[in-house]
Amino acid sequence: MSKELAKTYDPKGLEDRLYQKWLDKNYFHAKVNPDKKPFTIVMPPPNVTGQLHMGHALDNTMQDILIRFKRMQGYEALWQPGTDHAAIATEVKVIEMLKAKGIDKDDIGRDKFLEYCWEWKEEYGNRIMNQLKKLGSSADWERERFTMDEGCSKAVEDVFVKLYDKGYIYKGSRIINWCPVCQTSISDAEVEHVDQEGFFWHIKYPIVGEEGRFVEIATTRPETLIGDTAVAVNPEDDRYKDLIGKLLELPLTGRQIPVIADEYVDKEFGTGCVKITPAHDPNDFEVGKRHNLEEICIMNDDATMNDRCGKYTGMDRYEARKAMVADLEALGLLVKVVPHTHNVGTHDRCKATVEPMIKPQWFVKMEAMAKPCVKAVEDGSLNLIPKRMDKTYMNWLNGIRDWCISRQLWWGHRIPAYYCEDCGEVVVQRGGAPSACPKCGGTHLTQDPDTLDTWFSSALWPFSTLGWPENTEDLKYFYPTDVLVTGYDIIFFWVIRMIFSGIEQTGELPFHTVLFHGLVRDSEGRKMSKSLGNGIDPLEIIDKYGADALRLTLITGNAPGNDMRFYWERVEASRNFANKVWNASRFILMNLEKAEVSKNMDLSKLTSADKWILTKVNTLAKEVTDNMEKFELGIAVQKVYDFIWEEFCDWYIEMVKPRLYSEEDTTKAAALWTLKTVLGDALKLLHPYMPFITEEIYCTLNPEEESIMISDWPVYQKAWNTPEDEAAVETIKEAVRSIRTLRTQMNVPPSKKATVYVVSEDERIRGIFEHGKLFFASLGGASEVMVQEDKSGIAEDAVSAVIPNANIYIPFAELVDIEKEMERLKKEEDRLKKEIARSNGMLGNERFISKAPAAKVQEEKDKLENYQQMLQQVQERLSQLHA
RNA sequence: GGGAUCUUAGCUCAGCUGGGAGAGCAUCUGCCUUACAAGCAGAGGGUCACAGGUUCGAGCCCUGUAGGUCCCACCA
Repeated sequence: MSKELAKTYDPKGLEDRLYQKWLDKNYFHAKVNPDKKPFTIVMPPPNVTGQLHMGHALDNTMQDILIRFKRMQGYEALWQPGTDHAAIATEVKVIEMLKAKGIDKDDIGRDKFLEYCWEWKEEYGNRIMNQLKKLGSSADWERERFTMDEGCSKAVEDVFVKLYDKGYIYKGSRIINWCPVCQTSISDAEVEHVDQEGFFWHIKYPIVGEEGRFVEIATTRPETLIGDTAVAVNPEDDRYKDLIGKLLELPLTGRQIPVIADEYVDKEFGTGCVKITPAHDPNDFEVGKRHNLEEICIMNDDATMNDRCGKYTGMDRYEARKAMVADLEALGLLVKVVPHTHNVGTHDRCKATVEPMIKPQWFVKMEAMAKPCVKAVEDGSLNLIPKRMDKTYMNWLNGIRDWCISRQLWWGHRIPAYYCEDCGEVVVQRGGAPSACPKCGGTHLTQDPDTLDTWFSSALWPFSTLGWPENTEDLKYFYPTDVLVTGYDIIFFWVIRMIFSGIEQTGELPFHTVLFHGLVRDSEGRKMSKSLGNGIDPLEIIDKYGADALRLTLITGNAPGNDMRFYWERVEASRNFANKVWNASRFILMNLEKAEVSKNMDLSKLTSADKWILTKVNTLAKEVTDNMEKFELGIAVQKVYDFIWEEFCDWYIEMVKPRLYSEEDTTKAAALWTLKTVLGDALKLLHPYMPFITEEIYCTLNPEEESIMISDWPVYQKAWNTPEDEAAVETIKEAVRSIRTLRTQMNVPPSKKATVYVVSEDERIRGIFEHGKLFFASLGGASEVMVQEDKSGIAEDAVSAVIPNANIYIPFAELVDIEKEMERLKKEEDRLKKEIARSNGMLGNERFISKAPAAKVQEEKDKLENYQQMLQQVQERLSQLHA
């Protein structure tokens, strides 16, 4: 800030300059320090393909707030950043990019393709990190990692081999979710179930040897008929009991399939007869296993019909459906078609309808590893915020199925399994292919072509980034980490997988708290998405309003785990607050320039108002700290906001103006000292939320200090004021409010000055009103304020105002509307009566008193007494006016 | 089908273990008062979805109803 201070706060330029300063000073870097306690957060690694969006902005703002807070509290705060290779997401992008160049993935081969991927990563991997810096993120960039860098890859291989040796990883031919567009298997978590309008086709299967008798089945997928290997009925279904064991003729194929009995069939649903296609339906697969049915795969990887489908071969699955239904109809086997809405699994990334297929894939056995995850939440060692996430978490774990981890992709960690071409032996080991087969000695070994699910490596993120599997100093010091901040939408993908991986690999929970946030939606509550074009670019907001305004907007008015809607108006409100802070500081700095503030303040010179605001900011420090420790970031900053705007600016600064403007005021130095002290503390409390503006002001306010980032977090110490000080300030506040009310009622035009007499024997009150002219001028209207020492001579031609304790008088002649005043007093009386009745009821209750803290009861009692007194006075006033 | 969650001012939402109905924006009134018009002072506006229950006292706890959102789930 220069001497000529800008009238409005302009974050442009300032933010980049300060960020560079922090980098230069190396404030973000954390290292092993035995004198300090560590506090660690690992950043959820954004995809290398990524572009900063609102979700990142929210997620990283929350983390930065916690890290800056802990750093100021004296912790060695590490925020570990990095990026994720995002297997499928990146591969799809690279394929697209190549396609635009006329290059096909399969033509160039694996190695060349991976070269392109790495190029892509080099080009775009840093983009999002640089965007995070614009937000003010104080991550330790020196430690930036990548899920496919050497160390992380080593960790992945290590975990894979360990789990394989333990029998937790196995390869098996099972039914998996196949994406025909991406041409890879996907895990259950990647399948999104979507309601789709479809039909129920009722089809007749002739019974062998019983001319004219049929079994009627109902299916939503007639094209899978060719893969049918049975028809199932419920064993208790009397309608079909006689059919069990009989053979049916499978239409269009000439094959014969049996009727079997299985509990899985619901008698009430459909016709009660279910076609069983083990190769293309997960349930049917299970039924098939129970009855030893053949599994007939009828589709190619791109979901066209394969060569087992006769005339339908080569058709797309939907084309085949049409053709087969037509053929069945021609054969007279189609009974009816009923509209039916059903749930279809789609790939969450490309939205293609998933095709269940039987394929050899790698799986992680989940049952044993899920158990300690459940226990961690049950015994409280793992804390999910908000609490309701517990249920979601438990439900998933209790019904968990094995995790399909192999992907038919090239970009990712290749599975460290090697097959001997001579004897078929499988070798799983670290450090590349074995030179010879341990079983037959053959030297022709090939590596499994598949790569791992991208979440396999991110599951290790909290410890792989710290050097695991080596037992590094960093790992010993910073692990386990403290808090994980992430969106609730990846609890299954990532959070749970980190938890069981952490427990399994390191024997410890990777973090003790998970702080979930919601989605940032548009102003109509829709998800922000590229296809809708309703996304708002955080960088655009930063450019227009500053990073501080964006951060404040994202953090306020929102409870943990709840979605929020984005409104430009809210950013404006945040920007306005930044401006308010700026101007209050500008005012204080202007006054400080005129007079020197001594470091050794004579505390006896502090007035009631000074002590009052000092106590307030002190209490604020405690409240903010408490809320931040409970991760109530929004509540904490709301308190700072209210304090700065309402208490500090609207009351305290207005109150001290007369003292500052007076040349001979003996308490001027105290006022300046208090302004500086309170502003300093308030800035510190605000700093985690609004790092840039607070740094700029703080350093101007305290030129001898290097940065607010490394200043000490304010701690609650003591109350500065006495109850009398507090009472004096409250009295004045009430008195001023009364004067405002009266002025409004009197409808005094701005040009006309009203005279207000303040009569008080209380020095504290007189002190504050001494230069009351200025005081009131700033509060609207230009009132003259006279301070009198005794009330004789005033009372006769003045009317006592609403707060009798304060002895505020306004000449009777200026009270133009007595009717209005009467009405108001009556209302006031009613309110007080109600209040007293309520308080009486409450205080008369033994149970309330017995369980309530004594201080609270006393407070209520005092309040009641006060009200009763006031009521009495109001009544007196009323009778006076009547007379 | 199971579960979670929401319903509070015109709009978007806070309201932590039951004890004075709140904020921002919007609206209206009056103010360019020497930090700030991105501001100041004030005003209006709510049966806290509905119906019961527990309690001296319910936005908050319990039961039910209606509507919305989301997650999970194999109903062919």
